[in-house]
Formats: sequence, structure tokens, C-alpha cells
Amino acid sequence: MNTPQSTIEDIAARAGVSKSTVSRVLNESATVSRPKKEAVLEAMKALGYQPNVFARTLAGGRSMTVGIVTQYIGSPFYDGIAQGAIEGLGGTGVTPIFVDGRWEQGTEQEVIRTLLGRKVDGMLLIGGDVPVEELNDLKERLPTVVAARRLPGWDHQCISIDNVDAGYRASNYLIRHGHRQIVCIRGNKDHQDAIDRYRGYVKALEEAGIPVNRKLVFQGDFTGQAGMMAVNSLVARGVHFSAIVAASDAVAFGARLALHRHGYRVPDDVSLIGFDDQEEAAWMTPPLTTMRQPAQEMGAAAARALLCLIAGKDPPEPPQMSAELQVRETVSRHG
Amino acid sequence: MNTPQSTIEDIAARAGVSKSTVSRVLNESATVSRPKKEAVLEAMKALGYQPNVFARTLAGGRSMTVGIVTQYIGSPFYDGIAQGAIEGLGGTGVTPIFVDGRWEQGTEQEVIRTLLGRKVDGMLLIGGDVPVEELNDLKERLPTVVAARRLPGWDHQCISIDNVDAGYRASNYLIRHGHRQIVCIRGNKDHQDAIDRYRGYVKALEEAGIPVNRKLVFQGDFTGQAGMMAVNSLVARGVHFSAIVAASDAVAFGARLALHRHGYRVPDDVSLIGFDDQEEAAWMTPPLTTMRQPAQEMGAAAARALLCLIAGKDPPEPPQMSAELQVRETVSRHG
DNA sequence: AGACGAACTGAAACCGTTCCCAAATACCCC
DNA sequence: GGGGTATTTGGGAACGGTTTCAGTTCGTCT
Repeated sequence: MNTPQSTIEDIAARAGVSKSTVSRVLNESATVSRPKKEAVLEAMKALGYQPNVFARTLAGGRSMTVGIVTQYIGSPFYDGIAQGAIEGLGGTGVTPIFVDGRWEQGTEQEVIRTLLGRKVDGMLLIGGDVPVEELNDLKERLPTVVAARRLPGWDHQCISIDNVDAGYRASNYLIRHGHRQIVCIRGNKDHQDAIDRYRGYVKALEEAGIPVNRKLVFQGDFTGQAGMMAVNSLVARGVHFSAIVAASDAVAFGARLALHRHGYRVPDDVSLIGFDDQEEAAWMTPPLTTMRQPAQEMGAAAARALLCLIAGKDPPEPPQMSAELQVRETVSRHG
Repeated sequence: MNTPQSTIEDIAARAGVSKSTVSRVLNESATVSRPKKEAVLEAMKALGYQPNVFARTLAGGRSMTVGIVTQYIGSPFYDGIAQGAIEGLGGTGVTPIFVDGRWEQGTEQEVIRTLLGRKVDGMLLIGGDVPVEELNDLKERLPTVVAARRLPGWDHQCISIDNVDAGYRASNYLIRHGHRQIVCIRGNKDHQDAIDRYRGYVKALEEAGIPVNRKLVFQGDFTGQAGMMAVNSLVARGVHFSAIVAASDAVAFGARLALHRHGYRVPDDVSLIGFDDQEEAAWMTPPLTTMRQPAQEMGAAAARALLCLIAGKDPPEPPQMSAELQVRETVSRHG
């Protein structure tokens, strides 16, 4: 662990070449004759050389650092993406810097500035609220990839799933199980994912010829609290329902508890579908059927795309990602 | 967002002084006459000057960056600490870099090297396995704070709770509710927290004159899987028990599900206590009584201590932190 | 043998700051 | 006015790399 940090000059001396040559083998920026190259490599190994990132950045521009803008660390889905990104960056020598936008436009713009000041080579935005135009500007001057958000014209620099499809599939699954009074607990009003999923819900109902009943739609957010309140309100109003699509697993947990409190059995009396497939979903009592979002994969794909961009290559077409139904035990046939 | 980055030289020119002077007002490293100082300040504001972190670090040493070594991002307790640390660092101009040790000694040592290469001004280790001697070395050459791990002689640079006390309090609570056949599902064998909590469990039993029954002790880890397996094994062996202390909330979730599968009611037939008080604990059915660990507070305190150390001051005595019982609905009186 | 381009190599400038050192200026007291 | 001590200043050498530019050295072709 103790390295008084040898410099490029030490290497050069030991290998009997000039700094320039060492730099060249370090970056493979030009051909170096076999023997010298080997001498340098040997010296680097012997001295446990580690290039000084700061000198490097100052001189060359590249900082070997990417900025990752998260939104409220602690939400399972976004955490998953971040984790995937870390993984995808692993072993590439590129270090991520995390900053948190907290789903506040102002904060987010500020942290992006910070990142710019830190001379990051690229940026990965996970979710977020910054207006598209600003992002377009950003994209022009820095390799940028966004995950979990759809941006028109970003194509391969945009890793996300089709949330209306996801919402559709969840609702459709319930319909195919005979449910017709399906409650939808929506996520935050201005959250695009939430809006899209709701559209999927509507689409599924319409397709099945079931009119959308406003009484069954609850405007909430992504927390357990919302799930609990939704069910309480439904019960208080004496509304009839046999199934619930929740905006997230957390919402489903809250709903499940409220259901329990009111004496409804899951899935015998009411069926329940969550969103995310976070760890705890499998341990709910009973285990929660949910739409699994491939968070890790998304993060990893985003990291790969970013790396390509930084290397000056075009990012590959991202693998088509979509939410998949994870069938467990909270949905039963109805009627 | 668009700043063509002015340099210290631009400022100097505009203010009619030398680089040195600008640097001085920038760092308040020496007194500068009133008029010049104001001129410089004015110039900085006018040009939207932002010092180049890299040049600064290269020249001076300080990188305004601290390294945070996490262990397997995604575990609620450690995440909480990380989040607290971010908060504690907020607004100080110090940016955290995260790296993950994944609870593997080799990986951890490697990431610490990386951090060293990045010239971090300080390091915050959250948990981890690196041998004490190495950490002692590290401590000598760099401001270092560790959270969620007790290290002899580290005093104020060590933020953690007393886990034997925590284990004791959990078990004791059960005993005071009349339980005598108390199952203990232990965390990873070589994890100090797990060992300590078990010692607390033993202490509580002994104090109450209850012999420790090996059949009631299950060696597991911190996952839901472990909780489920423990209960399955207990039931399969026909062991009698009326309460369970789980190594973590995740373990408790697993145990709760298994209990349900075997037809035991919680808390009527068996009581259950978890550890961590992660978000989902409140939404378990029924809500889980658990030992809350002040993760965020710990992270924030660690960040503060680190900042002090970096500033060359002695860190303040960290506030005494301990796990607190969060009473909910999974423990009932027995016998 | 001489010419010529390709493959290598080293010298030196530069990236934006910090910080040491010496020069300049100010202040004070006799 | 002179001498001495503080207080401010500017100059310039690092810091550890990258990169441009101008050679050298070869191999090849007439």
C-alpha cells in the first residue's frame, strides 16, 4: 500500500529512455520499438507505477473520470442502475464520480456544473428533470448518456424501457386472469415513467373493452405511504375492486399492509402487481408478482455506451430492454 | 452552463496584479491589500472564474476530493451510511469518489490504491475487512475515518455502534416479554457485527438464567434466504421456539415468509425482531419490530470527522450512537 | 552510392496552480 | 533623513504529465 509514488521520470530513467517514450507506451499513442517498450513496461511494473491522474488531466484533457448524476440515492430502481454502471465501468480505469440531483431541477443543473468543473470525460444521467434543450447542449460538448429517461433524438445514447408497454403488460396480465375492477395507483404526477405506465393501463383496459373508472385510479407517488393511503381511501369509499397495479414495489408493500389491516386476503380477495422487482418483493408475504425492470443491465449498457462515446466511437445499438413480468404469488384468477 | 473557463492569468490581467496575488486571495493564504483584493474579487466574478481542480491538486496537493469505500452497494444499512456521508459533505466543496470493496480483502486493497492514485485528501471506509495494521499505516499518511467498524485506538476516527449492546437489548426485550425459547439467526460467521450481536444475545440469556440452547442458534448470513432456511430447518427438526432475533431485516423478512408458509402467525405464535430498520420493515405484514441503526447519522458524523481531520483539526468526540429498538407489531407477550 | 519515406526518439513548450524567495513598498522611531 | 522591521508584491520554479516538432536511424529503391 505504501508507494511514495514514482513518476514518469523515474520510469524513464530506469528504462533508459525519455519521458516522451514512456508517455507513448502508456497511452499507446504512437509506435515504440519492441525493446524499449518492454524496458518501459518492466520498469513500470517494478516501480509499481501509477500515473498521476491530475497531471494527466491538466496536460491532456482526459480525466479518466465520468460523472454519474443520480436522483435521490436510496431508491431501489435507480440504485440498481447506478450499481450496473459501476460494474460496467469496472476494470476500465475510468472512475465514476457520483452526484445527486434529488429530483430538483435547480440542484441537478448545479451538480452538472460541478461535474463540468471537475472536467469529467463524460456524463451519465439517471432519470432527472433537466429540460431537454439543456441536455441537447450538453450532449454537443460532452459525451453524455441518459438512463431511465426517453429523449427524442438521443437514440443510442438513451437507455430506457418502454413504460407504456410495461404498464400495458401488467394490466393485461390481470385482465387475462379475469379481473375487471382494476385499481391503478399512479406514481408522481409529473414523472414520465408514471405517466407512461398509466397510459399502458388505460390502453389495456380499452383494448379489453373495460371502461376506465376514475374511482379506481389513485394519484399517488412511489412510496409505501401512497399504497396504504390508496387502499384506505378505496375501502373508505366503499369502492369495489379485485386487483391493484401499483406504481412500484414500495407502493405494493404499503397496499398489501393496508389490505391486511382491512381484512382482505392477498391474492384470494385482491390481486396485486408491483413494479421494479426490488429485493424485498420476493420476501413479501406472500411473494409479490411484479414487473421486473432490468436496472443493472440498463446501468451496464449505459456505461458501455458512454465508454464508446468517450473513445470517439459510435455507441452500439443498446440491447432492447423491457420490463418482464416476474410471476409470484399475488395474482389469482378472478370470477 | 457554457464557460470557456478563464484562468488565473486572465484574472490577474484584468485586475492588474500578478498570478501570485490572485492565488493568495483565492486561498486566503496571505494578506492582500484591500484595493487589490477587491479588484481580484471583482474580476473573478466578472469572468465567472472557477479554479481548475486539477492544476490545483497537481501543484498544491489538495484535491478537494475524498474517497468513500463502500461494501457492496445495495445493502440498506451501508447505503444509509453512504447517503449520510454525502449529506455531510454537501456544500463543503469536497466531492466524494465512491469505490466498492465488495467485502473482498483483495478488491478493497486495490480500490484503496486507486483512491491513493487519485490523490484523495481523505478516506472514509464503511465496514470492510482490511487488516488493522494496514489501516493503521493508512491512517498515518492520510486522514482516515472508518464507519461501522470498531478499530482499537482509533477513537474519534471510528464511528460505530456497540453491537453487543444492541444484540443484548433486542434479546432482552424478548425476554422481558416472557420468551425463553429464543432463536438467534446469526449473520456471516466472520462479520464482527454479527459476532458482537450474538455475544449480546448470549449475555442477555445468561443474565436471565436461561441456558443457551445450541439448537436455537442458526449460523446464517444477512440475507432473506438465511432467514427462510433457518425457520425451515427449525421446523423440520421439530424444535420449539417462541421468538426469533434476526441478523438483519432481510433475514427477518425471509423468516417471516417461512413462518407464514408453515402456518405460524406473527406475532401470535412467534415473535420476531429484525436489525437495521430499513425502509421496508415498516411495511412488512405486520410491521416489523427492529433495532434501528442510525445509519445516516453515522455517515454524517463520519463525514464531519473526516473534514476536521483534513482541516488539520482534531475531530470532535463523535456523538454517542447506538441502536434503538423500533417497536412495531411483531413482538407479543408470551406465556 | 545516393535519395527518400517511414518508423522511432528526445527536447522543449505547455496545461493552471501553488509556493518559495527576493524585491518593493510602507510604517515607525530616533 | 536614516535605519530597521513589517507588510505586500511579483517572478519563476515546481507539480507530472502530453504533445508538437525536429531530428535520427533504417530499410528500400534507383
